[in-house]
Amino acid sequence: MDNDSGLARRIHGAGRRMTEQRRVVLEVLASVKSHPTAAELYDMVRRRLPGISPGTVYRTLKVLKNLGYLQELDFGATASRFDADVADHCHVRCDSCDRVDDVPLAANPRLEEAQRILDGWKIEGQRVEFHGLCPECIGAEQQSGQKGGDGA
Amino acid sequence: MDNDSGLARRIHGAGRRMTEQRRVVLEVLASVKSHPTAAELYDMVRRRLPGISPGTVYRTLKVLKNLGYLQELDFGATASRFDADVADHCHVRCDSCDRVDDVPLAANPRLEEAQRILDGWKIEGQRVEFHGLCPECIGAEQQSGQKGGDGA
DNA sequence: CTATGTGCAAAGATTTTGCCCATAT
DNA sequence: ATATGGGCAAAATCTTTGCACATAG
Repeated sequence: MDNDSGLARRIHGAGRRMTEQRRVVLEVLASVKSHPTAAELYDMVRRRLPGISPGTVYRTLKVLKNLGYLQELDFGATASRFDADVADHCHVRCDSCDRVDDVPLAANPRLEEAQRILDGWKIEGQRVEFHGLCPECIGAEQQSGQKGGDGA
Repeated sequence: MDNDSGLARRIHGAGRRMTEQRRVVLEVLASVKSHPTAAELYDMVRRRLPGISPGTVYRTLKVLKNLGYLQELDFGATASRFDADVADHCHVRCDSCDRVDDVPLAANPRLEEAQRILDGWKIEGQRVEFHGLCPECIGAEQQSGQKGGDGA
């Protein structure tokens, strides 16, 4: 295809190799409108690359995500977090240390707007999560001169 | 212990028992401003109830969440999902079948607003996720007469 | 040629579940 | 008394990692 010309260039530019596995993973992900999990993606990719391993898919997804070629929903969440405050508010997650804080800002329900678009759905709520670097991690980064490449 | 009067009543009203484990889990969660994972919560709760088991904490969290006493961040995410579309858009997740669709609606960056509030943080982005019931699950629910109690 | 990536398999981490006993109601 | 919940431990998932070999550049 031709939509990987830029991809190959940028992967190379980032000091990474453009392998068939990576190209196919991205092609397959881009070809579906569902939002597959890594396991689902592994099954899909395996049809084209029977020998690929799950570990490669996970590693590839991480690489492509860091390069900005895809986004991970539920970003950074290896485990669910809980909040006894059920009032309408947002959260911030630190990309580096994974800490989660409250944001005293209503989710500003655009529920009606979404409901109008999502014909046939019954929308019950929404969640808004910001992400970035927390004060502590900003300090730590500046002191140790890290550039924030791969996150935590 | 009088701050659980309403809790006990409502848990009872939902046909559920008010046990010490459940009360302590909620009290501990409500007493911290962090947003602990189930494992972290288990450690905290264990200081007060040395005999509690992880399974109980997980089950309790699910019950309390269904009763609306707490919210789960990264809700319903047992596995990460990926999206090759990195443009600014939102997602909807079905509470019942876990399917995730795109919502052609910009996240409407209130990033500046959040950045103003979150002094010291460096906000990089945000994520907006709606949730509810998808058309298929609404149909299935009506046909089988389910009341949507515990979700899928 | 050499740094990087892959396959494989084992290890980690998180969450769920079955079974039997305990207990709230 | 009895339905519901808890403890325990095994299992099911999901994800990461070390190592030896393969390969893109």
